[in-house]
Amino acid sequence: MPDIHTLCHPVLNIKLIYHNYRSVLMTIPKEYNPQEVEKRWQNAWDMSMYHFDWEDENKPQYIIDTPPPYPTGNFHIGNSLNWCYIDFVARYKRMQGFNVMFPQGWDCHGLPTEVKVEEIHGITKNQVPRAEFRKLCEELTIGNIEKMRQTMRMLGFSVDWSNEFITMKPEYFVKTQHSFVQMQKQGRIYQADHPVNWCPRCETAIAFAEVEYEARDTKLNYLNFDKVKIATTRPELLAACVAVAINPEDERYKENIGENVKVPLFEHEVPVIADKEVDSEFGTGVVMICTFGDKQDVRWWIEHNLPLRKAIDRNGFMTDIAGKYEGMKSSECKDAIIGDLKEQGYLYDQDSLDQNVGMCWRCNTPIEILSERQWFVKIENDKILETANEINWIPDYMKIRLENWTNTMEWDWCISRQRIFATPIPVWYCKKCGKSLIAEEDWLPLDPTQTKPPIPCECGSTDFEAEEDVLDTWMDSSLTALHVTGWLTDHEMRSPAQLRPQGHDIIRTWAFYSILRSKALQDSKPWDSIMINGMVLGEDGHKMSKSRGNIISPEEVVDQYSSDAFRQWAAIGGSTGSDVMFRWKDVVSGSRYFNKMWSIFRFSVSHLEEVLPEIPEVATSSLGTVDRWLLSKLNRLIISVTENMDNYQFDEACKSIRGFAWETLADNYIELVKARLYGEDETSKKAARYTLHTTLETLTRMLAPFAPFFAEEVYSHISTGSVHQKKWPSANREIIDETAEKQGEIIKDLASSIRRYKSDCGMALNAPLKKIEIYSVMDDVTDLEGATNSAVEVIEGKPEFEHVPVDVKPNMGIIGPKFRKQAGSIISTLNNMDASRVAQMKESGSIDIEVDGEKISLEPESVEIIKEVTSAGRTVDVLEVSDVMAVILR
RNA sequence: GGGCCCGUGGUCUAGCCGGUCAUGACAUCGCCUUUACACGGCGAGGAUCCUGAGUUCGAAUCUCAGCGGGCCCA
Repeated sequence: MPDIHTLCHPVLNIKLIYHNYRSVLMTIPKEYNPQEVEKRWQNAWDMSMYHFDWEDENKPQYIIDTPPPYPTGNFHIGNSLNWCYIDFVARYKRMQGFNVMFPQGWDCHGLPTEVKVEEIHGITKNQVPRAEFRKLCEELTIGNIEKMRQTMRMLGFSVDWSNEFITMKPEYFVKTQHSFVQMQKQGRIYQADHPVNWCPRCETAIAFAEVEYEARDTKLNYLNFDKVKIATTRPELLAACVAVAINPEDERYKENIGENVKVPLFEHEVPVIADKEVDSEFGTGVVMICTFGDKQDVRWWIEHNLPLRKAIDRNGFMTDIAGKYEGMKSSECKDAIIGDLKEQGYLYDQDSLDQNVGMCWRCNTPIEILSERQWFVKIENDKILETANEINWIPDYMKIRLENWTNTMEWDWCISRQRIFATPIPVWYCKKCGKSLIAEEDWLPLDPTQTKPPIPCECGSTDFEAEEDVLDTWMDSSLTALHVTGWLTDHEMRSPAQLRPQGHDIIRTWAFYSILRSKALQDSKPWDSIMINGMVLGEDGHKMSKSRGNIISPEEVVDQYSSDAFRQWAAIGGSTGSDVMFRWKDVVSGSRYFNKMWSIFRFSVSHLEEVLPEIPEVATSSLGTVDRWLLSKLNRLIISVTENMDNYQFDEACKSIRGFAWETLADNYIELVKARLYGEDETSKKAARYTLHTTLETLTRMLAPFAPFFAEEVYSHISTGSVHQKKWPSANREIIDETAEKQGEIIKDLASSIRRYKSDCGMALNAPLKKIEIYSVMDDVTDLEGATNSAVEVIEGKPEFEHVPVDVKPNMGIIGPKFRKQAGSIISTLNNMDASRVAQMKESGSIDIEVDGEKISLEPESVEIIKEVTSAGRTVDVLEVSDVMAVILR
């Protein structure tokens, strides 16, 4: 690759042709052209500068456990917000001297891709061999990944592509299989018959995390059993009824406890049991327990050791125990049973009822709870909570979400899925004795449906049946923290990672499972910190969704404005963790800021051209007051922005950089020093140039994490090398100079009030005044003279004008705590007094007043006297800026 | 039904470990083409700080209740 800095250094080339500053103004375009600049740097950058160095032992590591998005082919605005945050951190940490890894992963496995493949090829997964179906999924995924990579490059993310991982590839899923085998050996993974959430459409078990709830209007059916009346929303499960329950406190049914009742239509007998969880107020106070209508049924089923009656099969059809309803869909069965119940007089009433129905997150089909033989991961709540406490949560309140979720976990994590495109479970079953054979780690990776085990079963048989179930995708993605820190590689293990960035919507899944797995496999926390980003809301204040039609793609924002402007929105749109609304006006103001900054840069370079890229140091002693004022404020800015970045407050950081550049630098400093820059005095000109260059260079470096393209473009004109390989500015506390700040502030305020004065008088802004008298101690008024285009005389002492006290402003900070209950009356007394009398007493050292018949002495600091100045008859105007008087002679 | 976050000029937002002029941006209005920028500069107007009660000398800020919005879940 050619050296981009010789290619892209217009200033050096220009110098050969032009010799005055105007040349720069003519060569550097007046308007910043992000479309051209961003494309140019995208092509020019050598991305290897972002690679993590596994060999480096000196620099502290900063490994980011980047979320692996699902390769839908569409890197949406929510991803983009998340990645902007990551990129701000990654670039900042690199500049701070960390060995940063910003890897990129892809969480490929799962149902959506299978569904898409079926749709594209017009097939169902069972119509083609497993291996072929998997191949089709892989092909679709690879194409989608490439589309998403394009968007990521466009947005300027400093991804370390040398550490990319793709979970469907054997080199990744082999780790999932290792983790399965290891945790199985530890006893943390087991196989059991247990009720699971089941999607009859997808024909697979799903985890609680994959269940979504939707409000539905259903009917509560009142039924006559032979001895009791019950109310149920699931009459189609009558065949699966295993008991009826009542509250032991319920007087109405006390005598029924322990009896058997007959289930209508099916005629089997079930016991009447007592359980205090039964709500006597609901329905008839008697509830039918089925296997399984809902989660509560499962709890009762376990607690009361009830039998299992499966009425619904894996496809959602009624089983043989449903008698004449066998083979019906559960919804058809419901209608049929209700009809029969009515006909035979069992159904005596119906109410409508709002009910939340569990749905499959993917296909929106109501889920069933079925008892099936599945693989489970044991959940150890205490360990997870303990580990969560070792992690720094940003913002801290997001930890509560994990705690709440963890504390409500009742079942273990069901990890087996009856699908194809996922990590195979490396297990076979002996056809002869039925024993299961778990793969040894050194056989991995493997797909048991494609390979036979290399050893026979303990019983001697070599006739095996493969486990066809596959693993939950979260089994892959919950390993990313281990993967990126070097688990099962030749590199030394570098866990924990430093940062996990992710959205708050997947705290209960990705964060939860990752902590569980890290703890189980490495006995450590996965990361030092977790940074939670909010969701992106549309301009209407609602979450972006297709149905609302409020979706904005990153591409359309970049097309209309720029990547850097888009990133400004991400930085400034809201504080880390809070949901942020997408707002075009944020993008617009971001893009205006680059124009302003560009103009600042263009102006500066026009004065710096002769000396760039090397700027000679200037001794502090030869700097003017205003120079020292600016540099002092610049160093304060460095301190606050650094602090903001360390606290992941990107909005604060970005806002203060913007504010400094726009107000302090452009509106104030540049306006004040123009006279020097255009003037003849070489010393003071040098000082202004030095200050200007230092400030511009520093601002550019601080802007680099936020606006990588813009910063690089500016930096290429004012220095050498890539700004992204420079150090983050460090503050020099010696430059922070309170005296210079105060004086500079006065000069700035005087200049602007004189500007306002001229404007009020209808004068041109550059019109000279006869003289400006400043009553204060001030050693350097060069810039004030320059900015006002008038002679300035500094006079010690007070002007011969009268200050007339007009108002008394009590200082509550002093009076309040000291006088407590009396404070109120003191204030009203002071306010009713003559201001000049109070002023007199303040001068004399003690303010003696009478409040409610009591004499009270106030310290002089207790009040502030508001004065007005009269010009005592002279034909002059007086301006006052924070205790400094300026007299203007026209 | 539970948890979390939030309710501040027309819109969005800062402040919210209490102190009497509530920050800024966008929008609105007025003035200004001064050799970086009119995608700019200077200035102006505009707020029951959701409602009610409480704590306090004093509340946007703390407490409680209510109303409203958002998100995550059952």
